[in-house]
Amino acid sequence: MAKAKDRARIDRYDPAEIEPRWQARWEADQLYSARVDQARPKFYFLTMLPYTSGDLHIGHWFAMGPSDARARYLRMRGFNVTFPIGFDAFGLPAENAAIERGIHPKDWTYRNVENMRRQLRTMGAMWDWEREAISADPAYYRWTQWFFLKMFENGLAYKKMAPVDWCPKDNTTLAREQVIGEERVCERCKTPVIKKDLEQWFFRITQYADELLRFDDIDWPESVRVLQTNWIGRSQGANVRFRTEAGDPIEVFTTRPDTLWGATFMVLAPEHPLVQSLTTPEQAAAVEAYVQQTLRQSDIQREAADKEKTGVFTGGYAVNPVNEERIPVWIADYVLLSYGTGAIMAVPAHDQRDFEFARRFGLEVRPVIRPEGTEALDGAAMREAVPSYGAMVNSGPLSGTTADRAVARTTEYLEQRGVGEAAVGYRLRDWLISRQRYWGAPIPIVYCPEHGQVPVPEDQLPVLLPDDVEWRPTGESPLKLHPTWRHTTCPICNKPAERDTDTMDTFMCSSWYHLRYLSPRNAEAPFDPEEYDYWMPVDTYTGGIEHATMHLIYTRFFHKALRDMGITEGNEPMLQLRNQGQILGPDGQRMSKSRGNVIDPDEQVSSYGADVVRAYLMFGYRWAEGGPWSDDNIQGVVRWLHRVWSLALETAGQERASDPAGERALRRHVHRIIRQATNDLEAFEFNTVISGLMELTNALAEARSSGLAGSPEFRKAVEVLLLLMAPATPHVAEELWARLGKPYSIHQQSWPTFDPAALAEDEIILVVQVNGKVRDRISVPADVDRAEAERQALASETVRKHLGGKTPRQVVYVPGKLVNIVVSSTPGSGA
RNA sequence: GCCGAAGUGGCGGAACUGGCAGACGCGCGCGACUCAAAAUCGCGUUCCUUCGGGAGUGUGGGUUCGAGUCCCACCUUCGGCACCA
Repeated sequence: MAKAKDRARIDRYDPAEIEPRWQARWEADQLYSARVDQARPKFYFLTMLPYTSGDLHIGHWFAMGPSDARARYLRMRGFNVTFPIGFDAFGLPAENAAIERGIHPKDWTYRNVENMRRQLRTMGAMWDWEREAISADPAYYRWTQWFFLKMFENGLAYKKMAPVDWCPKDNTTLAREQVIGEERVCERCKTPVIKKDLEQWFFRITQYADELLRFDDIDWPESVRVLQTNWIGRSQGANVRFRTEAGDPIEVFTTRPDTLWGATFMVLAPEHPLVQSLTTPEQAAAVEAYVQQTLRQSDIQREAADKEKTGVFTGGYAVNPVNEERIPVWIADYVLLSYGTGAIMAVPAHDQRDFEFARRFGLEVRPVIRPEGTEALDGAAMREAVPSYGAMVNSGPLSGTTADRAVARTTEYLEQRGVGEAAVGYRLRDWLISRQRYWGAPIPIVYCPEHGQVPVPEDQLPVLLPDDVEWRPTGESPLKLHPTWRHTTCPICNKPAERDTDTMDTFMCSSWYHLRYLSPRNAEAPFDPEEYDYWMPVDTYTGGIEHATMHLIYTRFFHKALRDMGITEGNEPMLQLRNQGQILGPDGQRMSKSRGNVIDPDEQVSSYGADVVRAYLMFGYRWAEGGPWSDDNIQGVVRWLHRVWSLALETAGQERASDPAGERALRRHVHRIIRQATNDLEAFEFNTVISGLMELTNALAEARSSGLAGSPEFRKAVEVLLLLMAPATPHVAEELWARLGKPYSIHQQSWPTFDPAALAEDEIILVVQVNGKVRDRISVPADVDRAEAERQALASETVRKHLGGKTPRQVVYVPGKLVNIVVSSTPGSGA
C-alpha cells in the first residue's frame, strides 16, 4: 500500500521536485560555463541586461526565456555559446525608491540584485554566472569613467550649455517622467516646470552620424534600421548667412535653397541668442512673455504640426543676402534651438508650417517655384503650401532655372558670393551625458582655477561615489552638497580644485557592458583582449524594440569611437538583433507597480513550474509582439507536459515487432517537426516551435493507440521529442532523458538532424478550384504531370456540376498545389 | 504631431516566395470512465443556411485565374520621441 502510493507520487510530473534538483546539478557541474576554446566555433548570445528595479516581472521571462531556448539550441548545434547576465544598477528609480522608503540607493539596489538573482535562477536558464557584471560596482564604473576619459582625450567629450527641465521651487533638475501632464508640473510639488540652462557634458555622436546610417554589416530588423535612420535624420541642403540690420550674422540651414527668393520673414527659436538684440523696445514685453511661455513646453509640444501656430514679432529685421531685401524677424516655438541653427528662413509659399504661420499673422506669401505643368501660383489665393520642386520664378538672376538644377545652382550662387555653402544637417543631436544626480558614476573631471578641465589620472580611478551623502531632494546636486567630496587637488599643479559633481547617464554604463561580461573581474583593463578576440562581436542580441533609437544607437557609437581609438575591432558590436514585444498587464496596460498590474513570475513558477511558464510564454504570444498577460491558455501547456511525461515513461519498457507502414508515417512526422522546430528557432518564431512539439506529441499518442508503442521508430521518436524539447523545457527534458536511461546531460547532446528523404510521400492532395473557389480535392501521385492533373480535375463530379456545361476558358496549374478552372471572366458568376 | 509596428473565430494565435483561411492550444458542447465530482480520454466547435450553398482575415477601393498576403486611401490599438531604463 505504502509502496504503491510512493510510486504514484514519483511517477507524476512534479516540477517542484525536479526543477531545483537539476538546477543544482547543472550549476555544480558548471554545465553552462563557456570558456575560450579555439577549437570550437563561438557564439556570443546577449540579451539586454535587466534594470535593478526590484522584482522581475513576467516580461523579463518573456524576453529571456525564449532567448535562453535559442541559446540552448545553438549549443546543441555545436557552438561554444556564452549567455551572460548582469545588472544595470545605476539610475533614477534607485533614488526615487530611496526617497520613498528612507533606504540608501545602494542598499536598495543591491538588495534588489540579490532578489533578482534568486528569481533568475528559477528560470533554469543557461546563464554563465561567472561573467556577471553590475554597473554600480566600483570595479565596473571605474571603467565607465575610464571610457569617459578616453572620449575626453580623443576630443569626443565637450561641455556646453544645454537646457534641463527645472523645478523652480525644489530648485532641482527633473527627469521627463518627473514632469507631469500637459501642464508640465513637478511631480512632487506641482510647481510649473521651466527650462534652465546648465553647462553639461556631451559626446560627439554627430561625428559618427553618417557611419551610423550604414547597416551593411549587420542583420538588424528593418523597423529598427528605419527608426535609427529617421532619428539621425540626415538632410542635404545649404547654410545661408542672413544678417541683422546691425550686421550680426543669422545663419540658417535649409533643404530648399532654391526657394531663397521666397523668404518673406525669418523665425528664430525663442531661446536664440540674437533675440534680445533684435527686439525693439515696443515689442520687448510681448517677446519676453512669449519666451517665458515657450520655456514651459516640451519639444514634442512645440513641434506638433497640428496645433495652431503662435509667435511674436521681435520688431527687428534681417537682410536676405541674395537680394538685400529687408524681412521681419519673428520668434516662434516651432523652431527649436537644438535643431539646425535655431533659426529658419520662412518661405510660406513652399513650406506648410511657414504657410500656416504667415496666414495666421498676415505675412506675405510669395511663390518662387513653378512646378511642372502647373499655372503660376498666386500667393494671395493659395490655400496651402506647394512643397514640390519646379522651375525657379521671381528669383532674380536665377529665374528660369529648371527643377533639376535649381538646388545646385542656388548653392553655387551662394558659394560664389560668399554668403552660404552646401551643408548636411542632422536631426541627431550630440549625446548629453551629464546628470545632476547621485546614483550614477561620477564624471572623472577636476576643475582647477589655473588649468581648467583636468581629467582624473587613470591610476586614481575609480572616483568613488561617497556613501554618506544626502540623497533626499534638497535643491542641490547631492554630490555638490557633500561637505568634503568635491574638494580635491589639481592633478597637474596640486593646488585646490573641485570635482565635477554630476554623474553620467546610465546609457553610458549599458553602452559597453557586453565587453565587461568578457572578463568582469579584470582589474587591469575593461576587458581581456584574448576574450575579446574570441567572443566578439556579439552574434545575437535580443531585447525590446523600445531601445531602438537610444541604447542601440549609443552602443553602436561607443563601439565605433573605441574602434577609432584602437580599443575595439570591427565596425559593429552586435551582428544580429531581434526584438521581442512587451507583455502588458492583464488590463492591457504597461505593467507598473503604481497600476498594480504586475505579474510576478515567482507565483507562476510556484503554481506551474518553470518549464510550463517558459513554454507558455513561447507558445501563447508572438515573440515580436507580446500582448496582455493572461493565464487562460496555460492549462494547455500543463496538460501537454503531463502527456509527454506519461507517454515517455509508460511506453519505456515496451517491445514490439516492427510495422513498416505505421513506422514510416511516424518517421515522416518526426522529420517534419525536426525541420519545423529548427527553422522556427532560427527565425525566433517560438510559438510554432511549441505547437510543433505538441503535434509530435499528438502523433505519438496516436501511434501508441494504434499499437506502435515500443517499436524502434516509436522509441526513436520519443528521444527526438525530448531533444527538441530540451531548449524550451530544459528540466522535464533532462528528467525524462535520465529516466529513459540516456547519458547525462540531454543538454550536451546534438540537435536532431532532419532527413529530407524521410518526408517523401507517394500521394499528394491537389486542390481543385472553379473560378478561384475550392470545389474539390483529389489525390494524385506525387509526380503527376499537368495533363493528368487537369484530366482528373475535370473528371471530378462536383467540378463538373460547377462548370455547368461551360467550356474552360483557362486552366491554371500549380504543381503540387492546385488546379484552377476558369470559365467566366466575372468572378463568382460561374457558380 | 512625427517616426515605427500591429489589426484573422468567443480567446491566444497559425498560414513558407500570392494558391485548401483558422494549424496548435484555451474556452464551450456532447460522449466515455465515476455513486458523484475533479482529473483523464474520445468526438465536435468561424458565421449564416431553405443543407443546394452563401459570407468571411479592421474599413473602403484596386491589381490578379486566384489576395490574410501586393497597391491606394482611411480607422483603431501599441512602442519611441533624446533626464524612465
